[in-house]
Amino acid sequence: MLRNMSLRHAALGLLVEMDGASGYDLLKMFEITMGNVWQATQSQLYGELNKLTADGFIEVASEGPRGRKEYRATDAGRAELRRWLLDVPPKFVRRDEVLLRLFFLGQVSPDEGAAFVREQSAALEKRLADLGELEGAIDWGDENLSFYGRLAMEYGKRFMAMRRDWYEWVLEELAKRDPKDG
Amino acid sequence: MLRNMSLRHAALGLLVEMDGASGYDLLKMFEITMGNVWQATQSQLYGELNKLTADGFIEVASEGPRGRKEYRATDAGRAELRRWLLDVPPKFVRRDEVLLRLFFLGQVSPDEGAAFVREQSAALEKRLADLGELEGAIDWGDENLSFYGRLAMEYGKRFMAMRRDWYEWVLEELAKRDPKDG
DNA sequence: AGTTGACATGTCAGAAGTGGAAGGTCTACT
DNA sequence: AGTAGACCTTCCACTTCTGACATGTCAACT
Repeated sequence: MLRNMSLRHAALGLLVEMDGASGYDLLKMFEITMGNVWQATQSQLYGELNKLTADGFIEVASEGPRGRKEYRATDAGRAELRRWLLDVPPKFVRRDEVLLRLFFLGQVSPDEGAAFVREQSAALEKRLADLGELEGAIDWGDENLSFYGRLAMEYGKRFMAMRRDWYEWVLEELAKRDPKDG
Repeated sequence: MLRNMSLRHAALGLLVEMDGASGYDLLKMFEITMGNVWQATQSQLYGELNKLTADGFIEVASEGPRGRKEYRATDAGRAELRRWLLDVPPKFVRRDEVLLRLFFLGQVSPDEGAAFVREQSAALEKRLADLGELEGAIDWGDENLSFYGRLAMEYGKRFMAMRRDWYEWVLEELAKRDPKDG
């Protein structure tokens, strides 16, 4: 049975990079470094950490105050990460809710439809601007997570710009199809 | 409780557009028209059709051979689709397995990492070419699904091209960081 | 008459993901 | 001494999704 279990590898990978962290640390790391790549809820993460421990991929290195458990990747865990990186083909899950809506946009009036598209475009423009600010505020070091984090951020920027441009193009197509003054 | 349940609306939307179809028909429609927007497994779809029926959003219009049930959207269903399109804010689920891997690419050797990126880039190039062929082969009419399907396909093309370009950029960044001959 | 293959639906176990409640500890400030 | 707030983990109920397996009909071909 070939399963994917990406959260598992996301957690494992972060642990390897961080060289020791608690669930709490990881949760924040998820938010900070991989916010637009992968999300994890608290219940999912803690559960996965227990499973990873049971499978011998990570271990509790030490216990701190407040019940804190500092996890560390084992050799088996590092090997598993490598295996996943190189030998498991990535799975594309294409699920885009906005695009899904677009498919059925013919069900509302042209004006309502165009308004929807304009809204999405504007939302992207805004997020793009926010991202630009954020980028300027970050001190990009040369550690792995920073380096790859910067690549991911560039991806995010290009992705948003591409969608914004596509939305604008869609508006033109909509206008062509339903000319206000024919 | 605000749930999203996009599969439900994808099915409902397709039914509205198609004006009557069986689960089997829908399954194929999903593949053909929304392959790179939303995927549905057979078990999920049939289950959802039953739930939609129970909720009064669709109904069995007629039964054909081989137990075929031809579904049709009800007025309540059409209203629900409209509501979802206009009033339910789209949810962004950002989960990109390829990007996730990129994050941990520092764990393998520079050569292995570059090879991975090049592979992904080439795969996209290929898919882009396939899509181009497919596009030429389709007879794009003016019905809703065709019109919006064409928009979605353009999205797919731009998305792939954007990723391919980004991968190439990543390769340059990787080379800068680990110069072969320094 | 037999077989292949498209048509058509249903069910089930288990994995993955969501959202929230609950319970507790330590630090710093008032 | 009190309390707010950050820190930290566990558990639970529920929904969604996946991947099989099971079951059968009908049309076309050999």
